[in-house]
Amino acid sequence: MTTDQRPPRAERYNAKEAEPKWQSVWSERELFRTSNADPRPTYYVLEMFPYPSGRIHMGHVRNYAMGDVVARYKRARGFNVLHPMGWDAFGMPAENAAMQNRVHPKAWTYQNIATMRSQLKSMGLSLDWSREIATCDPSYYKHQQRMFLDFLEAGLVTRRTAKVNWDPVDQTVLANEQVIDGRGWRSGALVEQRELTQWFFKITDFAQDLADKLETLDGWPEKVRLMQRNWIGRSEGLLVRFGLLPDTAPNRESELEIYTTRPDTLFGAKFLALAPDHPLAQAAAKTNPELAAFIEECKRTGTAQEAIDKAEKLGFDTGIRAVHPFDESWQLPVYVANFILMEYGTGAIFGCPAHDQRDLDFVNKYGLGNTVVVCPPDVDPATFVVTDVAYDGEGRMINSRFLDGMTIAEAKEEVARRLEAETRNNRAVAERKVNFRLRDWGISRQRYWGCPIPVIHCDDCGVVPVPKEQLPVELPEDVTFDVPGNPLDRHPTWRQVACPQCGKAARRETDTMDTFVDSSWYFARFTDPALTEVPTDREVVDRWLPVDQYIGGIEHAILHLLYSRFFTRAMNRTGHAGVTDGEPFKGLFTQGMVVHETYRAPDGSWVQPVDVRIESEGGTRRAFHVVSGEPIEIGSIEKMSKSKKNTVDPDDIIASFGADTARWFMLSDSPPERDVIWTEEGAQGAARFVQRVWRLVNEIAAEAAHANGVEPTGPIATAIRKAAHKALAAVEDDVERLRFNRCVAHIYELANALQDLLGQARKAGEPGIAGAWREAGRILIQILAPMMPHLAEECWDAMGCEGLAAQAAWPSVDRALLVEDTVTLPVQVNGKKRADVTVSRDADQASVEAAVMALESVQRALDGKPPRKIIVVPGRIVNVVA
RNA sequence: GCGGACGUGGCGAAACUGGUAGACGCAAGGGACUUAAAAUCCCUCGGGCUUGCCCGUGCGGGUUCGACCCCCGCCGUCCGCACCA
Repeated sequence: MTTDQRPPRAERYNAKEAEPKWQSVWSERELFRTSNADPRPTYYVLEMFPYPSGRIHMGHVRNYAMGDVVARYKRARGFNVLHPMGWDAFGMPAENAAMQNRVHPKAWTYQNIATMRSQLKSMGLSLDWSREIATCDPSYYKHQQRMFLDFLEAGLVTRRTAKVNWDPVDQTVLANEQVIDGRGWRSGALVEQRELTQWFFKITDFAQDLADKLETLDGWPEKVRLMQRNWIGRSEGLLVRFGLLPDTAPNRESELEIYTTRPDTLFGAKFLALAPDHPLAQAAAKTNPELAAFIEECKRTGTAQEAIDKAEKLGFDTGIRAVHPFDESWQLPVYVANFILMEYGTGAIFGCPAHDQRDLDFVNKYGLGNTVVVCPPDVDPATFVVTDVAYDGEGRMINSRFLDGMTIAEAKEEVARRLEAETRNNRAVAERKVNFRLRDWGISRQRYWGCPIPVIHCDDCGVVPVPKEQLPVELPEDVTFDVPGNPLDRHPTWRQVACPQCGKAARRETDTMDTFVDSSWYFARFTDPALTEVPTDREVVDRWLPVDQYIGGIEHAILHLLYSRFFTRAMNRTGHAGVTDGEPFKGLFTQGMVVHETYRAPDGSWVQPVDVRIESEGGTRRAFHVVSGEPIEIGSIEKMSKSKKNTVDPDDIIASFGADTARWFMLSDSPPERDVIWTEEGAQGAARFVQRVWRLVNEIAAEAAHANGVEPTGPIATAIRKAAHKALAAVEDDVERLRFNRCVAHIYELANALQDLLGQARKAGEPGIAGAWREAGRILIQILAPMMPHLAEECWDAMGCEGLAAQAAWPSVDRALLVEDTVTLPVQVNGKKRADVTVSRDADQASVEAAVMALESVQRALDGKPPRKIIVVPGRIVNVVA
C-alpha cells in the first residue's frame, strides 16, 4: 500500500498507537490503584493467578479479559474494586528448566515473570500492579512459614509416617488429589506407594464443615460443589465391634471393629474381611506362612488404577471366627481380602453379598452363599433371589428376624439402637460414626523450589519449630541440579544449624511445601501485601474477604479450591483472618478453554496455525502451508497445546489486531463457561467491529456537535434514546450474570440500530436530535468500555467527553424509555402463528379479542368456526382456540 | 459401574426460566463502488412446495390453549469419580 492511498488518520482506529498511549495514561494517573482506606463498598474480583511458565497463552487472555470486564464494570458502578495480580511462582518446571538448561530456578522464574508481566500489561487490564506478589519471594513465604508454625501450635499440623504416593519420575510425594488414574498429575508416571515421614495439614478436622458449607455456596457452579461433595465423601454408618472366638484369634484377641453404612443387612452377613495391612491380619500372618504370602501378593497388585480395574476379588481365610452380634451361636469366617482399604473406616467390613456387588463377587468365588434380606417393592419375597447382580435398591426387610417388614431406614435405626444399648467389656457393641473419604493433606515435597518447612530436627529435642523471629527460612541459592532428588539434601552447609532449644548441632528439615500451599492464601495476602511482620491485617483482610468473584479453570475444582477453603478456616482459628463461614470465595466462575483446529502436514507432523493458509470456496475449506504450499490436513478442534502445535500466541494477536480485538473475540460467540474456538475469521470479525465502532462514534460525534439546547423529544430522537437505554439495561443485566457473549450481542445490536438511525436522522432533520446522539454515543462507549477499554478512551476523546472513560460513572437506565406505548403481539390460532396485532400497552382483554377477530388471516385460519376460547397473555401473545 | 452436564441452521450460538425458534456473530452466495484488489455499503441465507401454506430444536410418547423449556422412556456426546464398605 502506498502512502497516498492510506485513508486519513481519523478514519482508521490505530490500536497499535492508541493502546500503549491509554495504558500509560491509566498508569500515570494510578487509576487502578486500590486504597484500603477508601470508604466506598468493596468489591474483590480475582482471577486465578498464573504459574510463570514463560509466556501467557490464550487461556490467560480469556480468563483475565473476563475478570477485567467485571472489575471495570464494578468500578464504574461506584465500588472500591480490588483487582490484583501475582505469580504462583514455585514449582517443578523451574527445576526441570534448571536441570535441562543449567539456569537457576530463581533466575528462570523471574525472567518469565518479567516477560509475562509485560504481556499482561499489553492487554490493558485494570490491575493494581502495586500489590503484585510472587510466592517464591521470601517476603511472601516468610508469612507462609509463620502460619505453618501457628497451625502447628493450634494442632492443625501433624507429622507421621504414612503410606504416600511417590512419583518416581519427579522423585517426590504427591497428595491424593494429585494422583490421577494412578499417575502423577504432572509427570504422568505410575505412582508407587512408599512409607515416609511426612507433614500433614489436618484438613479432615474441618471435613464436616467443608461439606456443610458447600450447601451455602450458591455463588458456585453446582458442578464444582458436587465434585467437592463427592471428594469429601461423607457417609453415615455404624461402627460394630464383633466378638471373636479367642481360640481362633492371634493373641486371643476378643474383638474386631468393622464399619458399615448398611447395618440393616446384618442378618445377610456371610463373612468378615480385613484389609491386608490390618493389624489383625498382620498378627495372624506371623503364624501362617500361606496367609503372609497372600498379603505380600496383595501388596504387589498395588493400588494403581489399572491393577484395581483388572484385579478380581481375592481373599484368604484366616481361620479366625467371629460371632454375630445378634446371635451368639452364629459364627462368621474372617477373611483377608484384597479389596478392603486400611485407610477407610476401620479397615474391616462385614460382607452382605446379596446387597453389595463386591461381596457377592467374593462369596461366589469362595462358595460362602448368600441370603437376601431386602426385598424390592412389588416382588414376592418367596421368589426373590440374587445370583450375579446384588440388589442395592429400596425395599422391606425379610429373613431378618425382628427387622422383618421394616424399611431400610427403619432397620438401620433399629440395629443401631439395639447395639448401642448392648455392652461388652463395658463398651457399647456399636456406635454411630460419620466417615469421610477425605484424607489429611500431605504437604511435604522433596524439592528445592518451594517454601521451606520451618522446623529443625534435633537428636535430643526431636522436632523443634524455627523461632518465629528467625523467619524466613530462606532457600540457599548455591545449589546444583546435576542429579535427581532434592538439592537441599546435598547442600554442604544449609541443613546444618544449631538446635534452637539446646544449642547442639541439628539439621534443618529439607522438605519444602506442596506448591498448593502457596496458592491457598494469596488472595488474603493481596489485601495488604506490604505488611512485613504479619501475614495479614485482620481488619483489612476481613473487609475484603470473601472474594466476591473468583474466575478460573474447572481443573482447580477440587485441589486449589478445597485447600483454600481449609486455609481460611485455619487462618480463622489462628487469628490471621475472621472470614465469615471460613469461605474464601463467595462467587466462583469456571471458564471454558480456548480451543483451535489442528493441522497436519502430509508427513504427519503437526503444523502451527500461523503456518497455515485457509482457502474457502462454496463452503469447503482447504488448507495449505504458507511457505511450501503443500496441502495441509485440517484436523479436530482441541485444547491449545504445545504438543499439537495448535496454539496462537497472544503477542502475535495483540501485535496484529490489538488487545481490544483479542479481548472482544474472547468474550463473544461462546458462553463463558463453554469452550471457545479461536478462529482467524472470528478475530478478523472482531477487528472489523473495532473499526466500525470508531467510524460510527465519529459520525455520532459530528451529529452531537450541533447540540443547541433543544430537548430531544422527536420520534427519531426518542428512537435513538430507546435503542441506547435498551442496550444499556440488557448489558447491565448480562454483565452481572457474567454472560459476556450476550453483552457482545447487545452491543452489536445497538451499533446496528444507531447506524440505521443515523441514515434516517440525516433525511429527517429533526430538531433537538443532537442531544440524543450525545447521550447514545456516551452509552455506546460506556457499555463497551469494560470489554474494549482502549477503543473506549479513544472514542470518549472523539466525543469530547470530560475525563476518562475508565473513570466515568455508569449511566443510569431511564426505565420510562423501555416501556412501549403500543405492543405488537403474535397471534396464534390453535398454537400456530397466523398474524401480528398491534394494540395499546394497557389494552383490555375485550379490545384485544376484538382486534384479533377482525384480522382476515385469523378468520381464514378459523375457517368460519367460532372461537372456543381466546387466551391473551398481556404483552406476550394471543392464542385463539377453535 | 456411580454421578453430572449437554444435544437447536453450514459453524459459534440466542430464545427474558411455558408464549413469534434461530437474536448477534462467522462462513457462504448475489449486487454496488473500483482499471483491479483491499476496505466499505446493500440484498439473500433452516428445509420443502402450489407464495401462503406444510415440516423443523437427537428419537418416541405425555401434560398444556401453547413445549427447545415440564414429565416418562430411549439414543448419542462430553466431563467428573471410581474396590470408600
